[in-house]
Amino acid sequence: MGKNLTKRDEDYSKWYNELVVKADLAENSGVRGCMVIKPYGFAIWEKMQAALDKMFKETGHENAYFPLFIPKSYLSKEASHVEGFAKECAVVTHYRLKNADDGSGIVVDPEAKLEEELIVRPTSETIIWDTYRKWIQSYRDLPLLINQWANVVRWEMRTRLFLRTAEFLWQEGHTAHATEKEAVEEAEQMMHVYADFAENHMAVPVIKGTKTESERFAGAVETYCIEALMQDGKALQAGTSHFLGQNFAKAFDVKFATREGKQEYVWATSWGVSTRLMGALIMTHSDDNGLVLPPKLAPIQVVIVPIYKGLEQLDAISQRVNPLVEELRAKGISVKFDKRDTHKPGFKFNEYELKGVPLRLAIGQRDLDNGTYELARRDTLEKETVAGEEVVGRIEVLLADMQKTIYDKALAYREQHITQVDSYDEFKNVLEEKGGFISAHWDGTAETEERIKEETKATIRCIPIAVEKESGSCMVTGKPSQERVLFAKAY
RNA sequence: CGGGGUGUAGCGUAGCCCGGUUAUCGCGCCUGCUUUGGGAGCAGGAGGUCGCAGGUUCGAAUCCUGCCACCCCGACCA
Repeated sequence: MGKNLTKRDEDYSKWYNELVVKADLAENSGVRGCMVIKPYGFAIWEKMQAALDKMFKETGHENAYFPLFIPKSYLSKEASHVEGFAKECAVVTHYRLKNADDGSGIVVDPEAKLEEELIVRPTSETIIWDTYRKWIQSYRDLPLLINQWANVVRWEMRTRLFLRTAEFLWQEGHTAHATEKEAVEEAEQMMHVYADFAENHMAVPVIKGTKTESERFAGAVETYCIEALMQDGKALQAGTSHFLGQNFAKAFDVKFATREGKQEYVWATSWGVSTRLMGALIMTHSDDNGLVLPPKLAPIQVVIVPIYKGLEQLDAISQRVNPLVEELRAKGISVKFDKRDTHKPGFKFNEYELKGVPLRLAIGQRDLDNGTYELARRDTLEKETVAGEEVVGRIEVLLADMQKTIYDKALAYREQHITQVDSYDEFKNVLEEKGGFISAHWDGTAETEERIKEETKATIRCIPIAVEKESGSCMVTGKPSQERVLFAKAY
């Protein structure tokens, strides 16, 4: 039957789509731009959610839930915010259906037109800040540190499984602070939390930075972001954290009484990551045999495949395997013992590779005789024979090692794909031939940024935080520049 | 919304230009036997509004008109 997946160098886009579908993560729903996340895919999302939620709580945040519908008038209160989102909103105009007079079926009842249309939230700043006005009176009410897990809708022209769907799941944090300094620190902190999650749980190396003005979130004063590099050399924005200044406080009239008794507007942040992270996870680690999952996020960490003829042999294998399953579970390792007799072992091997299960333990008559197991790791596809008494320890070692190995591999790839250039010709050449991030000088103007985007399709992914400032001259205009910025083609 | 492409069984497809038996093939599915250490073999079987609606014709998957959906490239974007 051959390979499961097309070779990525032929068409990365097709490769990605097939991988998502065949690894049983998600599929197109048939509803415009929306996707069905299947149980296996959702199990990964749940693990991501749990780890993120824990990190949010450790940094003092609480969860709450706000409405799906936002009155149209709310959205227009912050000028740049409405400008950014107006073009991609789903709008509820009616609240009732009826049978058509001519019997042709169900139609929208024109009598049931809403006085004011409701917007299906593309993000929740407006409705949340309208609520915060009622919750905040005094400096004693601050800071207000709230997160919401929700779905949002953005009517994008073109959609793609996990990377850009019309409806997507995410979390959005919305905080209010008494001082500018505290709000900036919050926004920066959340960027670090996201980077920590990406690198230590997803094993996806990211670059922390700030966005240029034109790439900034609609309504933000500063946007912090984490940028990841995919295997085809394109960048993916994996998470953003915004310092919103007093823009929303002013738009929604959220003031508080200071210690001194003065009325002041509060300072705000918002930050979010979405199911797009699943896309980052898939495109960072996967190979042509399928998904490769970091052990920390794998719904199944170890799969045990028995190789047997007849029920008698299966019983003998089960007797050996059952205590092992218990022992591994007691250590918090998720194990699946796949006893199905409807599929052959070879089929199962391929199936679990496609699904990215980190470790596979095979046991047959040979192992029963020798007291061994065959242990195979997904990232390198290496197999080894392990003695029964050593297998638990070996599994623990390999799980930890795989988490590190796939991170190191992704990091090495990224480091090889950050190219420093000093001329525009070189820039275009590297972009075409090699891809990846390009570190270059830029004069700081939106005009030059726009020109580069039009001519090359590359955008400034971020102004990185962790690098030394270095003065130079813009590769396009030759004007002075204080620091290098990172360009790339992006998803 | 512009440019291009595709809609035939759960999935992938042949047939369409040049209308004519019962719509092709593979995967998958069901039954039986044999198999089981890397996607099993053989035999038999089930499964179809040919995207939708009109039109032309003795006759339409095939020709014409309209519509819809999806994919790719732009514009837009987490």
